[in-house]
Amino acid sequence: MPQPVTNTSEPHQKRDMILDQAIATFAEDGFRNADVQAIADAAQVGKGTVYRYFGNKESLFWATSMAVLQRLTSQLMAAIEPLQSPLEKLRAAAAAYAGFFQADPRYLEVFVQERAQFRGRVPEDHLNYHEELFDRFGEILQRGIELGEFRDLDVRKTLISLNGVVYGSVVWACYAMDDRPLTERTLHAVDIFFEGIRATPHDSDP
Amino acid sequence: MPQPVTNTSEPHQKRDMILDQAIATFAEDGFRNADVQAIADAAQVGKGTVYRYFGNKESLFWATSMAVLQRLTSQLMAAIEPLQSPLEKLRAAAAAYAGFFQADPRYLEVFVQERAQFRGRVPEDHLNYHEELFDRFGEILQRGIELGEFRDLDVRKTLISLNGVVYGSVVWACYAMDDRPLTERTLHAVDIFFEGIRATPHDSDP
Amino acid sequence: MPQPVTNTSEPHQKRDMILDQAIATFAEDGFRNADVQAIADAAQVGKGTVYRYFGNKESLFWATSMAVLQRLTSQLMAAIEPLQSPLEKLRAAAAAYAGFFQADPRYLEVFVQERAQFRGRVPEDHLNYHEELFDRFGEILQRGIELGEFRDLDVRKTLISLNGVVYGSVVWACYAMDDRPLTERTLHAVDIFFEGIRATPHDSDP
Amino acid sequence: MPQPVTNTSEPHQKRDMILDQAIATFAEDGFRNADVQAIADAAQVGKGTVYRYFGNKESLFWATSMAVLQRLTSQLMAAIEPLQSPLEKLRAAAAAYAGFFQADPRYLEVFVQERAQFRGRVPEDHLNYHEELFDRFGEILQRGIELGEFRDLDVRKTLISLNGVVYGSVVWACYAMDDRPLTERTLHAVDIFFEGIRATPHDSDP
DNA sequence: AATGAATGAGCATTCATTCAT
DNA sequence: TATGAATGAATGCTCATTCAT
Repeated sequence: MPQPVTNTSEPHQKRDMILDQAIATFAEDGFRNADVQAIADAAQVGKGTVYRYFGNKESLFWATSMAVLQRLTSQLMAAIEPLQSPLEKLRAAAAAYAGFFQADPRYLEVFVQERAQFRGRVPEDHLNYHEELFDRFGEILQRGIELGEFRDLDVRKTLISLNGVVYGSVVWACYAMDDRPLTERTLHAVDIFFEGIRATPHDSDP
Repeated sequence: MPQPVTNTSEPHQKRDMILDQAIATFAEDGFRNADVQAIADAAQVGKGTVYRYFGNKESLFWATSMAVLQRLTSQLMAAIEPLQSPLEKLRAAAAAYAGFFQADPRYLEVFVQERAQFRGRVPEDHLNYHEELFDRFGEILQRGIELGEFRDLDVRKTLISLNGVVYGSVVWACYAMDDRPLTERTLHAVDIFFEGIRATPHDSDP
Repeated sequence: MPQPVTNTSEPHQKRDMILDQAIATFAEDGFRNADVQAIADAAQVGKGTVYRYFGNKESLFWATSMAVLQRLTSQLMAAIEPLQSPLEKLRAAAAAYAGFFQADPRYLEVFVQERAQFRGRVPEDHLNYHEELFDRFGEILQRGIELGEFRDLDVRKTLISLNGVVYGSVVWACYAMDDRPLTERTLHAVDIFFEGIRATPHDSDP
Repeated sequence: MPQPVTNTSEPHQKRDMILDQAIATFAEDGFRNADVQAIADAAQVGKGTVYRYFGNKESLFWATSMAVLQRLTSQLMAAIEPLQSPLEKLRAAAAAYAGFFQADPRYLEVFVQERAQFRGRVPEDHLNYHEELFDRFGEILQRGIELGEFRDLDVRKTLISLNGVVYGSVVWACYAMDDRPLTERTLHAVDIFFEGIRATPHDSDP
């Protein structure tokens, strides 16, 4: 299920093996409980190799987190690319976001671990990556406003709220006493949210 | 039902001291990093006493988590009690939820730790407590529908979505590159959500 | 052979056990090679107990070193106490010094390890202890001068030199291609040194 | 016999680079703490090259130790060569010995490490080298006796004692609470020692 | 009941050595 | 010949839990 991030050929073979197993292990056991030896074993390399590549456990975790973020991003981009309507794009992104974590819940746990262990203390490059992603969706939302799909609202604030909806839906899912698939549940929330920011009321009957 | 943890009667004096310090320590260090000795020291009791009261670290954590949940609940109830309108009640609850964590972010970290360490594997009584709380708000939402404040929607699904909005807003706050207070940020999201489920469009001008 | 430092009764039972074994282990393997687990095993306590008593490996070493220093000091004091002549006292001290390390060469290795691992970076209390000891012998030497046993020389400089003679003789002994016992070898050097500082030439024949 | 290590011919270029850096690293960190990788890096060669040249860490250390010994020897020889009087030669040797270590204390640390790590277990060739050196000074001392500069004493025993004086003075220097330069301190001790073995009392006034 | 000393399994990290290229 | 990637044994230190007092 997990696919190597970017390696097209050999050079990153080992690094990616380790990263894949790190995702699995961190997700399964949590950052603090995860045993680097277990990751090394699963990746079929020596423990020293893990340290050679990543320096220490925390750096390994951040690399893991970034790998997940990149995989997520590429799914999101693939999902929105073919669509025209900003609203459709955002909705598809939300679905892809949920679908990504539904397909491999291990990814979600990595995100949760990041939040739990490091709160907001994220490395510089992660912050930049997030910001960039945010901007990308900000432009889409902006275009949606210009096209009259959305009301004239504060883009950044709205995006933050939207992000909260999706994030909350996905992260909280483990508690949900509800048997709908994650994607469906997330879309339910997102659709209501979109209804709240549409320019024209959804069902205006004569 | 939700009873304040910090009661004044003697019998639970020590238990409460421990719980208070456990909240602080678990919040500060995370479940796994937290040292039971540190909790005992902070609570000014012997380590053995902590074990006598709570059995083991995990049980202590669940007791901690429940204490937070109870405090949160009592705040929520106090916030909605004086209001009449179901919509106002729900909105006030959201504000109280955010306000609770804004006032003491340590509480939030306990929730985050619970999610991170135990995923959905929550003890029976916690589940019941959640479910009960959920029902309570379900009734409010139901009444809102009956009173015509909300469209005729699926109560449970909507509540799950609403919960996601609030939870996501609060948990994700540590990343938010945004200087609004948590309460404001949360209300922004919640208001949009409510807009999406209102019976009458908010500002329908002729 | 190694005798507990000062414990007259029970209270320091474990601490002394650990210290005794630490001497043996540090002497045998060197500071860096010594395994704290091995010390714990030899002392028949858990590894955690070693850390409980001494905090970390380096502190354990300094405690070990101090224990040796104290045992040495008590031997020296016992050796000089009954004598009157300052020269005799100093000579007896040198003999006791050599005898101490000859009787248990493990003590010597602890000293050597201290020198090798930490060069001059000795904890405050060790320095004070050394200084105090130095002063004590300084007084003896001073008295020897006053009594006319020694020439009128610089006490501190002479003491430093004498110390070098004894220290060098003992530490270097492991290389000595010579089968005399350490005490004899040391006294040989010391006697020449004393000859060099005597007020009256040793064998003045008519 | 003592050949300078740092020769200019190419063939041993790398070997010498490694040796130079090994001295620095072993002196700085001690044998056990020294990282072969660090030596390789400092010498600008691959780690494998260090092993190719020296086999293992211990052998590298012995080569290092021998290099220091050779440098020391050549300094000693240069110092005594121009002098005639055996006493002067021995005194000059002591001064050169101290001067050697004063000029580069790293050399001293290598000696100390050797003593600490390996006690007397020195490789055959080192022993021979020492013995040879010892014999050389033994001849000088013998000549001194014949020339009437020294009393008629046991050459070997005296040399062992003298060696102890110099060694002790130099090795113990790091503790000396005394601001004299090492050379001066050493000569102070040595002069007293010589006074103790002179044939004629130093200052016999009429 | 309350305590805290004792324990040892657990784990991050280092580094000497090997060996394929 | 030179290299440095890979390895895994070794080891300092932590901390949940127990239990004698």
